[in-house]
Amino acid sequence: MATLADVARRAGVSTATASRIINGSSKPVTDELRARVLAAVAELRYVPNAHAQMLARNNRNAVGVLVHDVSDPYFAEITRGLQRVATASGRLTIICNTFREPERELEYIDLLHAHQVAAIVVAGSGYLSSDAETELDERMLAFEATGGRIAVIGRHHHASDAVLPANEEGGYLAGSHLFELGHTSVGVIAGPAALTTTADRLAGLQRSASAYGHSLQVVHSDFTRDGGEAATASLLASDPSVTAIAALNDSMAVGALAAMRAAGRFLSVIGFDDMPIARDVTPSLTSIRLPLTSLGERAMELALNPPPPNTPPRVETVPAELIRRDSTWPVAQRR
Amino acid sequence: MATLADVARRAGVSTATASRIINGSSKPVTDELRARVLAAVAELRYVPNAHAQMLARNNRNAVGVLVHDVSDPYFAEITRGLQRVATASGRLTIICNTFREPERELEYIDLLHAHQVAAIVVAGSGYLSSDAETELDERMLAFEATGGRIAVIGRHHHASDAVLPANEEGGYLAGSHLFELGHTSVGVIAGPAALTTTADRLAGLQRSASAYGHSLQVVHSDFTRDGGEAATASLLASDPSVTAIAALNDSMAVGALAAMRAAGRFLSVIGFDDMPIARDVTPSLTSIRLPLTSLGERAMELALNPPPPNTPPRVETVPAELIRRDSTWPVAQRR
DNA sequence: CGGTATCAGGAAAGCGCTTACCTCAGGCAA
DNA sequence: TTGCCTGAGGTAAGCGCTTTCCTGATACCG
Repeated sequence: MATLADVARRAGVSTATASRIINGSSKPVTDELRARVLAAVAELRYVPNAHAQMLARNNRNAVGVLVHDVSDPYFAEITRGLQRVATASGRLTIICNTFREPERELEYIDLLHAHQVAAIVVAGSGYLSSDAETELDERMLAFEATGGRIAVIGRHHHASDAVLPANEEGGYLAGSHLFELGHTSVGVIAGPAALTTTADRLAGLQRSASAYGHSLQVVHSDFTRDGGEAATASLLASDPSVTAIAALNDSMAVGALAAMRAAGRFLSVIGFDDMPIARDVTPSLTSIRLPLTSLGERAMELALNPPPPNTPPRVETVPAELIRRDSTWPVAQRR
Repeated sequence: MATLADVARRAGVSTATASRIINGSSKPVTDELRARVLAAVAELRYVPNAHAQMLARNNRNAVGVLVHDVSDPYFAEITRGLQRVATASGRLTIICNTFREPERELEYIDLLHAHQVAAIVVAGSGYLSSDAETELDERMLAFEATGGRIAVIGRHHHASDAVLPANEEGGYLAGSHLFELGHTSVGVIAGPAALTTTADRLAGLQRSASAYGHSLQVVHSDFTRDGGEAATASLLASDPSVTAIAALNDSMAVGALAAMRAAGRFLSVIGFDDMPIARDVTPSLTSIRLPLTSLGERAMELALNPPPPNTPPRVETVPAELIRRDSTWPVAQRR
């Protein structure tokens, strides 16, 4: 492995000069030496050791991102936004999949801390139980104490800059949409009860139910296509009066569609997040749109641009919007 | 930022002892000191500086992955496999999105090289033109010269361990399936012509066309849903005799379905890759399955376990398989 | 009791860089 | 000519760790 010293030796200069030339330092150097050094770099295929640079420069340039799973379209969209901003400011993004295991989250926070990242963006949902979050909070504080920045997406225990999707409002929009269509018996297929995302979306749905004077049948399952399928199947089996289903994300909604095809019963379904696939399933999915990519962008901006000192954390909310498609219709209308 | 020296000072020991205790070295240490050091670690919330460790230990523990875009389901699946194996062997995975820009690929290879990763897995398709690949090859050689390992997925110019999806065979299966159903005028919506993936799948399709004595209408576009939609629209408009469409990946196939809905004409469609969504669109998509996750696993295994020295690169092929669903039917049968 | 093996712990030499500071020449004004 | 800048380059001190080698103390042997 060629080192700076090798390059310097080959070019017949000191490592200081070589370093300055390679990094384009402002210190003036004669063209003669510059050429010799660059030639040596090329001949030796020299690539600087990033770790040595980090150590010597003591600046942080990478950023870390904690997501449940990048291959989940929800996080894929968010990550796209995060990366766009990070890359635009010349930073390497390290993506970590936590798979919603609190253990792994802790590990990754420490790992990113150890790697001296400039900032960490936590994109996964928070947990309701503060037990699970306390330890996480500690680690984050330790990270921040060393000058690291943290931004979270969604409701978390940790007090830092945050971008909050309007989950409650979105739930309210979803419920209201169904009730306006005349549905009175609505089933909800929800994600894990422990997540704040689930809780908030559900709360919005409950609020609309109260407003319209109806009640909800809630079944919890995984935030996945298969989770949605299973939850829908059980709902269909247990309560024949349900005429509409609100899914707390689009993956579950897609599963609901599959369960209904299997059962030969077709109820109105509304999803949540408005994933790209929503318009391509049949019927195309009515959903609550969250601008996920820009949400990611915003979170990374907050993370990279610290607020003035001694200011409270900044909290921004991004709005939810109803996107009507073909999967919801008036209750009177048979399909 | 607490350093090892701070911990050592606080515990009243040398940094050597502190380091040994923290890393669980085999060197014996009295319980007394051990307790003091661990207490200091906890009080100071000490997290070792990973860069300093890398430098001092001179071992490589992270691995890098180059993909076109993790949020593309094709790469998301592969990445899942790559990560599973990397994580199982205790390695951090650094995912880099190249967005198919050769420039960015070069940059990332160097960046990963600089970060002293143990291995790089290149998961994106290769390019047909060797111009584009020559420079890449150089950088890879430079990386390998320093002891780094490389494995590629798909056909690339670089001579390293490789996992090859059976693209040609899959193309042949797809074409044969359509011709067996009696189609004689088949349109192909293909990805960018510069990619080896496109070329290979197309070659298989051509082989089947020759075998059955038919010809193909090929339209190139992006490997995306919208690319597929556009290509299909133009195919539909330009050649009314086409009765079946072969898409070179599932995203394009989904776009084809959309274009057909828009045009009110429903032709048989076969996809490629068998993404999870294939079974959830309507009609459910006949596709060529590639075991993407295990393909990723295999590639990472090759990358992490070097072959015996002076052996030719290992090349493994993973088979393609036809998955019949509802989007293809005999030509005689009207829909 | 001297000599040696054993053991816990520390001193210090790097790992590959960056950069503050120093040196040495040459150029200028007085 | 002397004195002093200025510019080009080198010297060397770290950055935060790991690890080799060394030290000093204790235990054990004949």
